[in-house]
Amino acid sequence: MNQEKQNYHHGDLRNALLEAALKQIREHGVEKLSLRAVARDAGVSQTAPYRHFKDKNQLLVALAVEGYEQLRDETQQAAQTVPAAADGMTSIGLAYIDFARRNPERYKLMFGPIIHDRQNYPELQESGFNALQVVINQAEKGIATGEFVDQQPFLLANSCWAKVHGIASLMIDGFYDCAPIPSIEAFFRTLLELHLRGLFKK
Amino acid sequence: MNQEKQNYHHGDLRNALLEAALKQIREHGVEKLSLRAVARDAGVSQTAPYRHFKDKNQLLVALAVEGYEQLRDETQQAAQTVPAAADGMTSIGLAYIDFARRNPERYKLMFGPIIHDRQNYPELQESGFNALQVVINQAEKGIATGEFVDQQPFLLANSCWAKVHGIASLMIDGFYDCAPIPSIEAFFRTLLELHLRGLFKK
DNA sequence: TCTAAATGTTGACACTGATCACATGCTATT
DNA sequence: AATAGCATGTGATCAGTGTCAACATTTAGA
Repeated sequence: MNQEKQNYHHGDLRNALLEAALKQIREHGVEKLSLRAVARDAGVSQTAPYRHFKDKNQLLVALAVEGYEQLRDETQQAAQTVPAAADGMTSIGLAYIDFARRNPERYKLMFGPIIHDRQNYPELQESGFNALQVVINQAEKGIATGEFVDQQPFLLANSCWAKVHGIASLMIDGFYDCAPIPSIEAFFRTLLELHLRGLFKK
Repeated sequence: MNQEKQNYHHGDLRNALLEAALKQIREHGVEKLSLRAVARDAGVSQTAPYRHFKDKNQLLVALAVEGYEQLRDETQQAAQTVPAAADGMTSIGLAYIDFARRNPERYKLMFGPIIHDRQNYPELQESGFNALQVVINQAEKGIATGEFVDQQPFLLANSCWAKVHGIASLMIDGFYDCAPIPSIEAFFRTLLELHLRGLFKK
């Protein structure tokens, strides 16, 4: 299957298309992704992608699912490097934000309103929940060690998730670009610590 | 200017286009907004909008700016109804989330990756910061009354903002739709209180 | 009043997502 | 080994889109 010459059959077009699409959104932004451009980039006719994806939306879904899996892996690894549950949660948060920073376009795809009818794609919901599960586990750990308040893990996890997602979104949208922030990393870390400690005095 | 018959000149086409666009995104979602459909809806030729907006993106920007102003007004009003700073912050958060709930498509437009080159539109940044200013003011108030920790108001405000924005985004994206949540309002309120108190025990 | 600017129209171009019938090459059964 | 069937890729085509240039009409200011 590894001849130099182009065969009529590509061999692994599905993956080639996903890679090409990823390259395209990195270079030109996710909102201007064109299925035809993806096909061109993969060196294939404009209708070939339809043999592997029902429509453009389904290609985007596949790309988002990949992203959720990657996000889950990276946050999971971040959690494992730290013993204390609270520090692990911060570590997860920083890894999450770092993922968003390194993959802004894919992040937009995962959480933005680009994919239509999300509820029609169970694999999307599932991989999203798998990523959330890392945070839920960490919340459970923190509750078990007595570090966190005795609330439902799902609730604590959503609190953390919403916070880091909000930070990541605002960052990507450029809300922090022209703000008076000396070190963006320190800024993020402070925001996360603030989330653990709360806003109330004492 | 109020004849029944259609004049050659519309009279207030700019506003009519904005209204039509708002109606369109409410009905069909912001990502499928078509400038031509907007023009049709306003009863005008497909290129007429270009006399009032440089391109489609600029119409979206105008729509987003309107949204930021509305969001600022509603949160400001919510803050004024409550005496204590902390309660006011919760009130702001709930108003923010409520705005997102009532105007999901516009919210996507304001914070999602639909508008290109946000940094090229100073009025967008400005109206966004004006909306944030409400939260900064409330943070200052809370610091002054001694309710909140003695940190920079900008930092506290961003902490709150990120949290509610995260909640609103995840809600709109349907992340809470199939979660085991009895009352969504209570869920939001708990998340906001958790943000004030922090996750740490005691 | 006359002219210039503002506003709306027509027709066109290049591009997109999608579908159709058709061509090609792989693979499994005989 | 031959071939039938199927998965995969192609070309032509359609409707819809953003945008532009050239033209038409109305309004407003000298």
